[in-house]
Amino acid sequence: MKTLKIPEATIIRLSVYSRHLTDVDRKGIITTSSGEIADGVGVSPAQVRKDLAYFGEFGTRGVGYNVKDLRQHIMRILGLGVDWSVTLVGVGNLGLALSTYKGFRDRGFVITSIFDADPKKIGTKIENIEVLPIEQLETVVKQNSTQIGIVAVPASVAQETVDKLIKAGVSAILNFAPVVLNVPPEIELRNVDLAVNLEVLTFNVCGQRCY
Amino acid sequence: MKTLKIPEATIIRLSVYSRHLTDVDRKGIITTSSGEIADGVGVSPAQVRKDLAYFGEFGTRGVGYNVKDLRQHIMRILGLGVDWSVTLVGVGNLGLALSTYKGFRDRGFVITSIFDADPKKIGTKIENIEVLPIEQLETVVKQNSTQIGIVAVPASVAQETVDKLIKAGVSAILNFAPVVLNVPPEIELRNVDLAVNLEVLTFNVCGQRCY
DNA sequence: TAAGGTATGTTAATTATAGCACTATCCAAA
DNA sequence: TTTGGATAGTGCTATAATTAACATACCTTA
Repeated sequence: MKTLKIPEATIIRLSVYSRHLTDVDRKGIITTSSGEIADGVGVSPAQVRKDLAYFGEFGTRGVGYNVKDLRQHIMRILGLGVDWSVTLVGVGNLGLALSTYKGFRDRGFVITSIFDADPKKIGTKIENIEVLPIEQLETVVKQNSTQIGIVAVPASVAQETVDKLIKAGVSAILNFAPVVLNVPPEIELRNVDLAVNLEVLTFNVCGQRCY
Repeated sequence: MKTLKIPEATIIRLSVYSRHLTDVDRKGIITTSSGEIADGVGVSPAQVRKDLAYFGEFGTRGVGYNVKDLRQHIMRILGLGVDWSVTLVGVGNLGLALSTYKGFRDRGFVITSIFDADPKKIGTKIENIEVLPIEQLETVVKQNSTQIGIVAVPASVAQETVDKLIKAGVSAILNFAPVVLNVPPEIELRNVDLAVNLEVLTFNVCGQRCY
């Protein structure tokens, strides 16, 4: 298996497949097929097979896939074999929502530290984690060997926040601030922009007739 | 102007361009170029021009683009000329975060109603909007002619929630529940899955070497 | 008024992605 | 043991999207 380039769309779908397989597994189903997966997540069976083919052969021809096995394989592919230490910066409403979001923990993302700049928030506890002042970010993140940072601060301080995170040694950042951030190429960065999502909707609702 | 198909990636970028232009405009800058925009948002100049070319000619050759004009045009393209009425279903932590998110209001998305199933939450006020019982969703959404629904409910009730929204007449849905939803083709649906975003990060951090 | 510089709009080429059709393989039943 | 049915894996085709190159048009200045 060489490292040919994998489309990001494939990775996103793999993540959805694995979630689907978790559900299927809970129902006690042992075996499934590319067709069933496709139905379950709304893509074509060929797409499912193609996505999996990037990484190896996980099924049995004429039979299908073992649900538990395939799920396990995909989790491995996505790097979800072990827990990930995550730090959260910014405890506004969004940060609060993220800190209590169960979906992270379920998938192996463990928030190990939380930071904020507001003195009023420092010292408060969220899910048993104390909110620390931003000044301690570098030390604590280094101590924990935290690899992922979530940025939920106002846009105006987002860049300096990611700079601090990078200095502290994180290798991946999930950014919720609506700004374009500059990071060195070795840092993985993803942006979740809530307004952008709504705007794609309005464009489509207009039936592309508004302009 | 014919309706040739526009890539979704283009729409997402347009949204980012418009945000960038808003910033540039605030600085009092009158004129810009595809190169400057490209630098500002991290894409290639050719990409900027190509994206705009789908919708017409907004610049002056040899000169560039008038910042205010171009911004206005893109806003129109995205359907942001007028306010949109948005309803929010689910007032957990995430729903709360979304309801107070300033970025929506700034871009013309006005939350006009909020619903929840939990009796304890009903009657409370969020940003001057009373949380109503889910039973009133259809009536109220119809009254307001609300076109966009935001789903921030648990995954287990997400499908029935979108069914109610569609029955009430919304034409676009932004879903935060980590499930695959079934909607008729005329309904615009976008999913924001927070865990999926983290998993794309971990895959890339693993350098695609984990498997 | 003409020429040079510059940045757009557009066409062409390259690359990436998805879809399809075919082949190989396995299981079950006769 | 053989045959039929079913489904994964794969190479090819078609489509889409990005990048690059070019031609057009505009402003400025001499």
